[in-house]
Amino acid sequence: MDRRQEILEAAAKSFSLFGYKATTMDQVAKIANVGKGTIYTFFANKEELFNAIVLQMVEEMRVASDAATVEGATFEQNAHARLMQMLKFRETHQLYAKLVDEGKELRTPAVIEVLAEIENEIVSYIRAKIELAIDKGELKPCDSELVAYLLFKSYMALVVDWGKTHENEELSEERIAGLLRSTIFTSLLA
Amino acid sequence: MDRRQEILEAAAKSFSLFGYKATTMDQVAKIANVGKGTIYTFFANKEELFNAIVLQMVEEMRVASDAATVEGATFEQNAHARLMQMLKFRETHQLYAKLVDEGKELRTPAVIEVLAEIENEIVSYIRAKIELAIDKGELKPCDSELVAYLLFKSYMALVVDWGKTHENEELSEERIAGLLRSTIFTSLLA
DNA sequence: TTTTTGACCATAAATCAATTTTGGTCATCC
DNA sequence: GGATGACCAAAATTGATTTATGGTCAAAAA
Repeated sequence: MDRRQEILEAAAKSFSLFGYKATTMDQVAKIANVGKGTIYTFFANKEELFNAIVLQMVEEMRVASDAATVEGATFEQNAHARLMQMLKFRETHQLYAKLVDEGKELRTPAVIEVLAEIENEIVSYIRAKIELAIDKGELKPCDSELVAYLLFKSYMALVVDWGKTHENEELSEERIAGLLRSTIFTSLLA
Repeated sequence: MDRRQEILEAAAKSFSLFGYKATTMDQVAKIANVGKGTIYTFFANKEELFNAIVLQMVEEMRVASDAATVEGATFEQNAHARLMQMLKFRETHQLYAKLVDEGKELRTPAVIEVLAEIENEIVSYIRAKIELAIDKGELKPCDSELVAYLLFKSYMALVVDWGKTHENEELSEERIAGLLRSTIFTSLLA
């Protein structure tokens, strides 16, 4: 059996179940059926092990997001589907949800750091899609970095933040799509 | 001398200097040259006193924002000027800045609550301006509640959040204005 | 030799009792 | 009869003590 793989699986399970802070290296070793020292032959420290797990998750999320795209659909349709998919992943995926919670409640620095990296990753991903669409002539040239950032922040605001200030009155997906169609998306078209 | 006014001024000073939690009623009484009991003849408790101070500040901010508008300028120009003014107020005004910091660092519930109310107030203010512009035929009809929310969140993202993930690389006001002109603002025009 | 291991250590975190502070009250005083 | 500050219960702080944890390394296993 691949010891490194065993450790990764054990760590993924523990981080997903208990979060970063409440996961101890002893615990990971026990779950992986491995001596604690063994972990340190593969990963320099707890944080590196954590980063490896999160990297896996980001890859999963990229796959899930790509799977939400429809060949031949407009940029708007696919961008919407992908962003909604990633935000759903954010609150559905056990590890991601746990980390968001831990970042907010405990403010574990390693978690806050990693969450920021994930968001950077998402924005870069969106940006790449925008540049692709520009190259295909579907969108007109724009400040892709800022537009990607604005799109991500807009979706976060409408899907995640809105509910926090407007007691349990979540915005319907159609209302969100309608708003963004009539503001940002339309003006991006070539 | 108006005792109520003395108390308000003392409280404003103390909240601005030390924040909500670190301001004690004894301290306010001392600054106001008043017995502690006197405060409670005007304000039911510390939180109500706090709310009164914050209400004053919101009014100040509204005045400052209105002062940033230019008669005869376009909706976009005035909206931009007003939003930038409010965000500047947010980090310039001693009390507001203190509260933002205390909300983030100490998570004092009363402070978090009040910050949410302030943001609601700002969004309502923006919304009213949008509806005015629609009535004047300058903007086409839209979901003013959501558009106001989106505008506020976009400015917060670009002015406040961006700097946090992009080390001290603050966005230039021109780049922000350019982005929003070419996305949201243009599509709102009648 | 090379890899794995868990007892071991320094440090960080959790506990908890004692102490101090603070929001709010109310009998007294001016 | 409005203002006051000594007073109180409850909450927060402190600090000494205990416990838990990340990381190491000499020794065992492979």
